[in-house]
Amino acid sequence: MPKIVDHVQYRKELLHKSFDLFAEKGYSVTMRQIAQGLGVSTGTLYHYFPSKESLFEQLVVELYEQDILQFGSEIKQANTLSERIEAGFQLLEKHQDYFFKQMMVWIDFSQHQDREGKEYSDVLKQVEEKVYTAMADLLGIADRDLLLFVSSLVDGLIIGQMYGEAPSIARQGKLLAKMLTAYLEKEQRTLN
Amino acid sequence: MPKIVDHVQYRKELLHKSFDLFAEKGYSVTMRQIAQGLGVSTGTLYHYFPSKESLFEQLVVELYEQDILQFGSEIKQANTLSERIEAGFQLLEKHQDYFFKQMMVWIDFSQHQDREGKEYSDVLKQVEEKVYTAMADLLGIADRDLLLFVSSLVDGLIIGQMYGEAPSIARQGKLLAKMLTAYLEKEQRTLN
Amino acid sequence: MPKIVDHVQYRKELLHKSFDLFAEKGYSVTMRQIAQGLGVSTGTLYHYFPSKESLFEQLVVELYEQDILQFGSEIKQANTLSERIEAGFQLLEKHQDYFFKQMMVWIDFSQHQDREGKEYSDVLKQVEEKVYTAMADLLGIADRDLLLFVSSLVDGLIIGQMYGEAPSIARQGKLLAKMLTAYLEKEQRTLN
Amino acid sequence: MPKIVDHVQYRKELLHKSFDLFAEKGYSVTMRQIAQGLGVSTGTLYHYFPSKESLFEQLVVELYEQDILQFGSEIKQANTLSERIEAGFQLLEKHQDYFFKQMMVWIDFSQHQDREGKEYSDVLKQVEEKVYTAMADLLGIADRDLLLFVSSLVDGLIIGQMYGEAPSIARQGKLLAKMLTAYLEKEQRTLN
DNA sequence: AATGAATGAGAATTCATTCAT
DNA sequence: GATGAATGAATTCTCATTCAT
Repeated sequence: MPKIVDHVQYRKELLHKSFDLFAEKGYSVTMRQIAQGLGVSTGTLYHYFPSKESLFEQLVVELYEQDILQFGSEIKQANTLSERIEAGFQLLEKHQDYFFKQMMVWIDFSQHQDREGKEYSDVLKQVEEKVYTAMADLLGIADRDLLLFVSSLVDGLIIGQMYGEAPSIARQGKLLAKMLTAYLEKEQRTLN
Repeated sequence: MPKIVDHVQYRKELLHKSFDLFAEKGYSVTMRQIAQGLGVSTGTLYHYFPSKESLFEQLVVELYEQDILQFGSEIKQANTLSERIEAGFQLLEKHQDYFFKQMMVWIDFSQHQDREGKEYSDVLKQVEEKVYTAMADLLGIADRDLLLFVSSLVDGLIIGQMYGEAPSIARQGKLLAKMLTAYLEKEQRTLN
Repeated sequence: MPKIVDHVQYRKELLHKSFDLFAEKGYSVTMRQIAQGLGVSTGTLYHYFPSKESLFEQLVVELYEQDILQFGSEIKQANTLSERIEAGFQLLEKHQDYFFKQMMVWIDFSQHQDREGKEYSDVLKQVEEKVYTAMADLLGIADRDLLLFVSSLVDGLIIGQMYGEAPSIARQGKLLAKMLTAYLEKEQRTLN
Repeated sequence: MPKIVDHVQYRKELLHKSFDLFAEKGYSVTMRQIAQGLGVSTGTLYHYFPSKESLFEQLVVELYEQDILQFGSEIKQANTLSERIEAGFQLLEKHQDYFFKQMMVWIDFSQHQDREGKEYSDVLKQVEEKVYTAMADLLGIADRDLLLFVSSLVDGLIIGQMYGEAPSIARQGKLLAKMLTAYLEKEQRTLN
């Protein structure tokens, strides 16, 4: 009788465990280091993932799907746009380390794909689309430009941690909320 | 007398030529590839740069110093804050490929340093400070939060190119200009 | 189950096989040459030894431990000090090539460590202490100065092979035996 | 008019200056390091010495010729064999660092030659012969074996510095003097 | 005479992947 | 299913020597 193992389940477990390793070392962690970190042999790693690339890709997908869920449950409690934005940015600040790592992993992956001459991964495109849709939905912003504005600001703030001092993300959220309010009010007046 | 070569000048030349290589392959270009790309031997490369790290660092410095000058000459012609922001974002859009590459190079370097356990490079800190000061100066924005807001948005938009479709940076500039105007007007009213 | 290999055993085997290579070329044999000489790949070599330095160090330890055993079994048969010294020097002469190589390996290693700014290796210190203790024990000499005298002479004779003509080590042993005898007799008389 | 330079003289000067560099790093100092240390260019170095090997060889010759002179002037003042030996060993101890370096340089060179498959250098043989003759002359020892005995002991004591603690060379000299005296007296008695 | 830029072969070491067990 | 030994090409960096100036 073979060991009873839920292949799919075990794969996910390995994936989650490997996040920190990738976050810490980027795409350049060696398969040996990952194997060691997971407490399995390299052989086993290759048994579950056909290649390092595949492992990395699956990891990215996992991460973002999980995030969308987290943000959803956190933001939905707020009612006005301002409140939602502030709530979102607070969450962002709370886990800024994590989001930073995650973004770096994403960038690492994109760059790596790019360098291999590979097309921008379909899998990534889907993840990205989901994130975008979720944002629109959660913040209740339909305007594409506005959405891009907010998400760019978020990306920029996350990236900002790279430069020495960590910026106050929550304060930036409040600033954004005020600006948006002022902007939308003015637009409203103009239309009338 | 030795072969006549302006060491400093030639070094800069090599630096500029190597940008595309780093942009394309990231920090993982090999010294051999760089040497080949520059049409010199690896030995020569090491004659001018003590290590790959040093070469990379010097490259980053060069790039940003050059950029600050470019932005300076472009923006100073505009008068109002709105015009300046729009001018800046137009320049950003015009060379978005270049800025994207540049940011990726910066990120690559930071991550690499980080993984080596090295402190965030002093040289980089200086460059960063210069960029920040230049921004404050050119846009005439003194408020630290507002400055961070703008620069984060810019970073986010640049990074945004990573996701498939290139966003319209210029349009985002206009949006920012409007939002800022609305925000500042409202703040003004509030104070009175 | 993995390939069945006794890691420890195989490591020792590789070690012994590599002696001639180090003896012949000194610390400057390349890892490639060693790998080739051992009939394994460089990768495998690094699988067993984390670095060239480590390989070298382990080799030195192996060598001297082996030697102490050899000398022990050879000398213990003799009874008087004179006989023991002569027996020891005969063994020395018999394998003078080997001992020369070995000393060169030791010197090479020490110098190499020194140049790297490393402390005189603890491992080496231990080996050295063992050798010294073994000598004192085998020859039955307790006086530290006398022991140093004999061991220095031995070192000098071994080194002497470097200069063209190989000296007659056995004859020097006899000379030492005579001198020691004369010296000890005289000391004895003086004390009375 | 060319610079007036005594080629031979300048060569010697360079040679002496380069000793410390070789002593510190062994044969593996790079020609660049030497050039830098001497305050000349690599080109100039090659102008005076056809190769690294030649430079090294000439250095060894210089060193030993100088030493012979030093020992000569120091020892000649003593009259009896015992006194001469003690004087010699005192000098040895006084400059033990220097003699250690010097021996290491010699060994390095010999090994290097050996590995290149080159014959034991004629130049070295001559130096060696000179040293030997000088020793015989200074100590007034004609017996070849006895001479070898003393010189081996010296070599061994010098090498001994490699092992951690520096031995008391002077004390060993006294011991040697006593042993020699006892031995020679006994021989004398035997002959009568 | 003197310079130092240029070379390129070769060094130690790493790493994704395979495969016999 | 699981293991980890084995691979070898590729990486960064070094260095004696040459040669145009």
